[in-house]
Amino acid sequence: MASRTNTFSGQYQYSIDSKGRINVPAKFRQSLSPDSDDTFVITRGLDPCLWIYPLEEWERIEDNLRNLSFLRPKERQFIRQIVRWATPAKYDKQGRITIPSTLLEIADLQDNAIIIGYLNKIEVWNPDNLESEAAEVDFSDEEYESLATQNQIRL
Amino acid sequence: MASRTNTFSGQYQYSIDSKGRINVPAKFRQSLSPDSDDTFVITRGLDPCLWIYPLEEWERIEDNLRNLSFLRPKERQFIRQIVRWATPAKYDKQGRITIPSTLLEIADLQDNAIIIGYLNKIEVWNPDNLESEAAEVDFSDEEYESLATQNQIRL
DNA sequence: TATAATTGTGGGTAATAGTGGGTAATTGTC
DNA sequence: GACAATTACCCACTATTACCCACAATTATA
Repeated sequence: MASRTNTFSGQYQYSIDSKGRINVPAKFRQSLSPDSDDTFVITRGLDPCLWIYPLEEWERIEDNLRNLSFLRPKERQFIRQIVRWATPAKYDKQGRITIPSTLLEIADLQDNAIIIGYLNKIEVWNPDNLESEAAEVDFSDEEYESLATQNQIRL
Repeated sequence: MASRTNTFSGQYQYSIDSKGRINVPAKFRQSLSPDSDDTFVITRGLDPCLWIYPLEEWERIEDNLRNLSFLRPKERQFIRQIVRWATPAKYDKQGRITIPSTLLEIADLQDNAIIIGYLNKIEVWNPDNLESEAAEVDFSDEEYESLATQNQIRL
């Protein structure tokens, strides 16, 4: 059974300085790299944001990718699209991380960012993009009701 | 259990100079030749790119090839197709490698290249070719969703 | 409420990473 | 053996990153 130690939630806003550094919420630091060597993995999210995984969580994903066959073009491509954005990183003495410029562009990050705890990972959003994504959602929609029901989500 | 020391990920862009030299990402150098003699193996990829293996990883592949029978024409051919592109190489004092002209042509490499960490190896791509390959991928595609589901890849 | 500890932000400097080119050594060819 | 072509080795320069220190703001503690 999966342990519940590394679960993230909550939302925080931080500035991104001229060197591409952003603070990690103090509450997340322990869960993000429990093994005290301060390492974790930043990568591209499926939505227009970044995802940050604890190292062991990312290794779990990599292990599954290794089971795919390198002989099938589709599977090679699938692996590549996931792995090529993943960058191991550490925080500095102040608990900040430096986000690679490639990833800054991809997530459209400039001066500020919103950090969201998202169960097994952390999300980093451009505040505007997060808002517009949220605006698309309509929770009165039947689609959402059925999603909740099917998955027995009783709020 | 396989060790996790030699796992590659992330994407970097570098120039290829007039001598066919290209830089190896500093983050990869240690994993690429842990035994401090700076040796590794460059070869042709199955996609239109080059693959670079740590020496021991390549030796593992060679060991498997040795188990094939030299008596069967098909197997002789199979071995030949894999082995004949593999070139041992070292980096220079600055951490660059000189790519043989044959392999430069095969991977269609000119002025710039993108280097991708790909689990047990490194890929070297012509930026344009990589982009067109990537354009084929759509993670909302049913094919990819089923790939992820079947292999229990939970991002 | 005062004080101490932690958290978040900014910036300077040293070290490392990346790029280009010259020259010597090696290789292959005639 | 002489020559050209290629490769290996060395040095120099620039850009980027890592590391360090300082300080304000917030939170915890007495």
